[in-house]
Amino acid sequence: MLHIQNTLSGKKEPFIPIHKNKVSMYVCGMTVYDYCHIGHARVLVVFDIITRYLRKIYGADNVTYVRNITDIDDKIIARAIENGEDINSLTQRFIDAMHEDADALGVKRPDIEPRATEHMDEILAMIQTLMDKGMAYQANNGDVYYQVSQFATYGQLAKKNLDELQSGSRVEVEQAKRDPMDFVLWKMAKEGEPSWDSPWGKGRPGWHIECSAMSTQCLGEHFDIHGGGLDLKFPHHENEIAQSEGCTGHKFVNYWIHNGFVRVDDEKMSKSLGNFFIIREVLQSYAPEVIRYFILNSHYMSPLNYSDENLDKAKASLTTLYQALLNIDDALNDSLETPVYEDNDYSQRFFQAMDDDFNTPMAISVLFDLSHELNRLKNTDKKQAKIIAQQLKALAQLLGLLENNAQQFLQGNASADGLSDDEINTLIAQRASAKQDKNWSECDRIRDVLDAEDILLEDTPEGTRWRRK
RNA sequence: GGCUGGAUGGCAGAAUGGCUAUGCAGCGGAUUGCAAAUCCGUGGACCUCGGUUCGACUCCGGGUCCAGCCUCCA
Repeated sequence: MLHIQNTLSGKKEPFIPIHKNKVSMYVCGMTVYDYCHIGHARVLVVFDIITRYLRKIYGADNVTYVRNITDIDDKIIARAIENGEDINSLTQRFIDAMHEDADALGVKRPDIEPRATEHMDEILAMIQTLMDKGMAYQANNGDVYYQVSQFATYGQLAKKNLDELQSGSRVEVEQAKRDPMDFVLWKMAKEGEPSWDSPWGKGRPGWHIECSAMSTQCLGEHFDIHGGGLDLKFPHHENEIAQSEGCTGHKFVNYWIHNGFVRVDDEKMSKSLGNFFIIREVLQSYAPEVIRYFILNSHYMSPLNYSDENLDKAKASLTTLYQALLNIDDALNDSLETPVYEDNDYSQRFFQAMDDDFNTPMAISVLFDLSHELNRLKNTDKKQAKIIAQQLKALAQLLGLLENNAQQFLQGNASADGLSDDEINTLIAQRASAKQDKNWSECDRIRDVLDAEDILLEDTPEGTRWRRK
């Protein structure tokens, strides 16, 4: 049975959906004013495999995955002004870029991808409800604030109480607020800013309310899982709870899942620190699957240290797995439409690992065990080897790994200044004839030439094969 | 200051009250013209101090150090 570490309770709990065999999950997505970095890649990949696994358990059609897009906020406005660019063209540009990055990483699209600007009605209705209930007020600067003191359990997610928060607060307090912790629901538009009509004047939504409104709109007032990066736990998710439960008077979300940070030199990768690596830049040097493996080789809650060294290791590990699938996986691709997992020790251990709060490092270790088994069988029992290869691919597929053709992954793509596949094959052919003549020095010379181009040769009984380092 | 979480072998990274994680790198052997790949084998760890226990890396308590949150951030 699947267990999930629930941020709300701080405990690992058995996962029981609200509606039998139906799962609803909302994940906070991107604010689209810049390219996605590796931290974003982690959220994308982590919740991708969570969704894949939930679909495996509950059936593909019984999981609804919603990931929103924040397409209106202060930073977007600031960036648009900076670029001298229309807001809509800016956000659309980065939405497209995000989709490209996610697709490259093998992240499947969510079922619903709501945008804040397309849900103004729901946002306004929610603020109105909070006003009617006396949980929100319009301050004399025109902004509408949520009155945190009206929500008794505020701080339940972040495990904080109001006194601690106030005493430690370093933020400059907006004078108009009744209480420093109150947060904005509706922000008055300044001259020239994009705005929407509201009962309180022209303005735009605060950051937190959009997620309450969109999740409720897409999944209802009470749903199963809400996820996002750890940095959203407070205040964003805390505020979502306050807004949603303040409105409905009942439970909002049962399970909160937060993935850990990506670090650089033991420091959190973040936009404000400027120490972030853009996905598309990393993709210049590493195959997307290498990034995916790198992310999944740690538990989603652990800190993940970004470095070339660690990406190189991820690549080496992945190479080992693909090496096992060489010359065997071509015949398998058709059958992956309806994966067969085989009921044996391997799949049991794999599923046990995944059931234990999505323990992907342990699940991956099973893939290596399978690859060793496969290598042994390849020479002794071709039929059984095929079954194991099939299983390896089927299980890996749940992690979005080993979905490429082995030879294609290992040979990679020719770099602009590197040798083409044809040139490589020509040299290998020359070497083959030298080999027939037992001209070993010529053989070694050609191999060295290729090695200098980062092409690695492997002589096998079936002939010479090659891969790019 | 308050609150979270963490400290595992050369590196990355899991589990577990007594039994091999796994990967990368290393070493020995098989294989190979030599390599590579693969297979077989192998060395190497549990921050510190106490406590509980027949037995603790694993549970409890103190300490040290690290990261994060309390402010926009996935």
